[in-house]
Amino acid sequence: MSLPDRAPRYAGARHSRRGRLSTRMPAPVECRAVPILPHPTSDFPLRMAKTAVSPTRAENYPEWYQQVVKAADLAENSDVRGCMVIKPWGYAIWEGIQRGLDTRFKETGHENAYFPLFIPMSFLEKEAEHVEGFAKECAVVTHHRLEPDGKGGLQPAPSAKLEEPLIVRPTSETIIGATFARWVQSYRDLPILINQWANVVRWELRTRMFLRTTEFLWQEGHTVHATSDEAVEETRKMLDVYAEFAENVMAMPVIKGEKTAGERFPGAVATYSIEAMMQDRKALQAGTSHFLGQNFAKAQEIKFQSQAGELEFAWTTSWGVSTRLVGGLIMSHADDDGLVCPPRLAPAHVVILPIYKSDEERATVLAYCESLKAELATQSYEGEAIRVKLDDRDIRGGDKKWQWVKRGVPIRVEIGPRDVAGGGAFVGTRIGEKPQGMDRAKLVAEAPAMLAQLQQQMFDRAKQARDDASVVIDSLAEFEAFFADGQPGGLVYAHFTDGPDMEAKCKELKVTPRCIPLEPLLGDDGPGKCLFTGAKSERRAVFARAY
RNA sequence: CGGGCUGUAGCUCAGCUUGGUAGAGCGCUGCGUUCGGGACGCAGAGGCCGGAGGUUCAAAUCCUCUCAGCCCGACCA
Repeated sequence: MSLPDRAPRYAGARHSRRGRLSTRMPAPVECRAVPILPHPTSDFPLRMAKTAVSPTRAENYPEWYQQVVKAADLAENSDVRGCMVIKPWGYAIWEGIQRGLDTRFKETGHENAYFPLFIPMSFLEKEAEHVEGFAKECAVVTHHRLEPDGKGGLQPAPSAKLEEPLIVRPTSETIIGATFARWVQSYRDLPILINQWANVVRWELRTRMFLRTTEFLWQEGHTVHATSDEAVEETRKMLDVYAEFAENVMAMPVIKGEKTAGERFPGAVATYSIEAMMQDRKALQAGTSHFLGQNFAKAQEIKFQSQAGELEFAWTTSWGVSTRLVGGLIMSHADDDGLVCPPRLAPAHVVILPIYKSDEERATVLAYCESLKAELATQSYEGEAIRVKLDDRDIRGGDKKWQWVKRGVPIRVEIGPRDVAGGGAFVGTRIGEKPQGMDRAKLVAEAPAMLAQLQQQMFDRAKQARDDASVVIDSLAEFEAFFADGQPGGLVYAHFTDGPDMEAKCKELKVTPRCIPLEPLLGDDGPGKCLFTGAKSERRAVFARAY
């Protein structure tokens, strides 16, 4: 209708950032220096700049993480215990991850399919280790109908009890394996290269947004091969796909490696993972790829007749990444002002924020913004049109700007009457230098390069932080000192023997062997002596506290 | 499942020890002043104080039971 409602409106002050936080924040003395990535945009140490997220990383890292999830509008807790609602901005990031990976899966010959959410309980029982690993955390469906309980509520109808309970998939090896058993008869049917995008449920006791929730979204690849070599190759190939994606798209440096026996997927012969280091120097397993050998094939009778006419068990693999990657993204890049999106994954590359006072100004500024938006969208970045968002919502300018900072949009462009008059734009990047005025044509021309530079900066920054926190250690005393309470921690490369001695010591120090790197990363990769037993050791493993 | 703790307005909480039918800040709505900015003033909407029972003339406040959630541990993408 009339325009008044388009004019900026104003609400009360917003000083209070207290609340429960304040009581949970550690007292100053306890604020031992948690080493955090340098934050190029902060004015520290001249004055304590006001941060958009509180507490800061240094003050209380776990709480900071939660606040970033909230501030960036990524997700919120739901009415269901342990389950989260992924909000549009968070889901858009997940969609970006899906898109990037899905393309790569297709390029490596995989096809998507979909398997049931429910798995007959008996299926899980077939592979002994698998049962062991998952039985404790399964949601079980026992009835198929509700009825009034006579007290105004509902109850599962006793008459509708299932003969065999169904479990909600914690992972789908069993049901997919059973299906594959039907699909595979001849060596000519192989390989089978399938992926599914799905939700899974693991009834974890403690949950954290994105990092560990009861229900989560993921992708699980399942393949069947005629030979062990081929299956191993597939396992490693998909690990490479994950690593390439993590580093190039998410700007998250990762270490590719094999898991020790204790960390292996239940039922796998070998598990490989990509491990990333978060800003609090804890490791995050960001993706896994399993060589399942013939374990599942035998349990589920995935057999084929070979070229020679012999009946053989097939070799299978499985591999997956989950919405946990979003958590990794946050903890790799976010700062005390909220999320920082790597451009290749950012739901919006550029956000345009119009600034005006009167309706008259609004008209001219908006027209200018619209044309700038269109012009920017003609530019391409990474083979696609630059994603531009024009935020014309009727809320306070400062508020609006900070919302986008907190959401981590790589480039912000503020357009006011002065810019319109001078053919310019006021441009700020999420990390890097202070915002500055810029010629409009220059902005359009340089936008792709700016995005590319931000992407690179983010990777370099994360890698630098990881490398700075990585050490080679050759004595148990040093190892213990490194992980002693109050120490900052990090990634330790050390010789080891997989076994009870190592596991006991790690447990004591709350450390885990993250993986045995496939490639020497700190140069020193020769044989040595196990820290825990003194035995001869061929390889080093990476040890760290982990999520 | 052990050990701590919390349930009061949309959010974060105060009030409870010393019972007398409900408060703050933010958010929200309206008007105004501001504004290249996370501003301010005024006015307003919004709660049967987790649930059930008990004590009492009177319960958010005391007692009992119950439900739910959080944190710390053991387990995990």
